[in-house]
Amino acid sequence: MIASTQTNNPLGGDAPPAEPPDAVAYARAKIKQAGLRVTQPRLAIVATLARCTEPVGAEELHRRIADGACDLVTVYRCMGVFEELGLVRRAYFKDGAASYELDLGAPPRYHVVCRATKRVEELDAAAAAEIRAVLVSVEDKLRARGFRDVRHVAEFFALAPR
Amino acid sequence: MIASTQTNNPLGGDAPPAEPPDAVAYARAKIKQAGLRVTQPRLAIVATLARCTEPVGAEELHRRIADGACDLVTVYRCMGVFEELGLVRRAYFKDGAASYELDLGAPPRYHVVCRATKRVEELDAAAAAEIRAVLVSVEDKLRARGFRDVRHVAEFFALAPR
DNA sequence: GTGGATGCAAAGAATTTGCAACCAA
DNA sequence: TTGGTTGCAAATTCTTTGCATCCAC
Repeated sequence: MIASTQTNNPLGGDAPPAEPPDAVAYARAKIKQAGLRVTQPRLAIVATLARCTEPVGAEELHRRIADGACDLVTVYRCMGVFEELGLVRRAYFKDGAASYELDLGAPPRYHVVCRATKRVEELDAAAAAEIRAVLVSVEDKLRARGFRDVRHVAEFFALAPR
Repeated sequence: MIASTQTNNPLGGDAPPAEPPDAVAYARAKIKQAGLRVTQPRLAIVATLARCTEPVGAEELHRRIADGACDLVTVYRCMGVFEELGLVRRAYFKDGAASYELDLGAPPRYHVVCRATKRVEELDAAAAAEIRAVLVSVEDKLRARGFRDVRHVAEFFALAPR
């Protein structure tokens, strides 16, 4: 499902290259299926989000969207809608500001956030797998107790080397 | 200092009455040891925090402190100082607002937050131990890579039963 | 006595809400 | 056509900052 043809790794500036059409198609389906409308701003947001390699804040996401294709308020509103659709995940590391990332069905990822530089680094697959295994088992226990729609977040904070 | 002979259970359903004098003593030591001043507001804040069974937001913490013993701004400032001292931990579940809890050296706890009611429930010891084991091992790997002062957070979100 | 700490007011940042115009179905 | 969406402005909420006063050491 997730882009499998990406070869670049921009970050920092937005040096954006090819754009995974899969994400947009997936989103379009989810939105329609929910009886909501597929609009230009929504597509632009999803496409932009699909090009981000790490969670981004509303403000930054808005900045990255091609020339004012939509208002910041719309970004906030869409994030709310998309989150309910299970199309994006919201996290709260980096100060108290929310960060969003597309949820294309793949298992959640985990990150280390540098408290000094605010830089975010994704954990390697091995560590992620270990973490996921345990957290998912706990989620299952909660579901067994009647909790529904269970999700989790796990993040690490530290002072990065150098 | 603050009442030490409590027997009632005011406030939104917290069970515990008596107040652990240890927390205040521990805090007093940490503050002094850092060359900072042990003030009345700081003691009141720590004592209040010690009576909370779950993380509380700044606003609520302020509300719980015995009759305006200190200003809300002071609560914020103290949380900042205490966090640096490693005396409190800050978390960001419940919307984007920060929640704080005392850090008396005991291992961190984990919670399930109901997205509907915002109610927070602590996970049982067994689950917590499992989670802790894995996350600590990942922390160790990060330390081995040069990361310093590594910490983690892990929380679950769901719709509580009933 | 003196510098760190506090209170009060005001500033800031992040996110939400009101409402008329707009466009996807 | 028509109700979901959007934009712009204004309002909220949470948190931080400025500054004169105050108190812990």
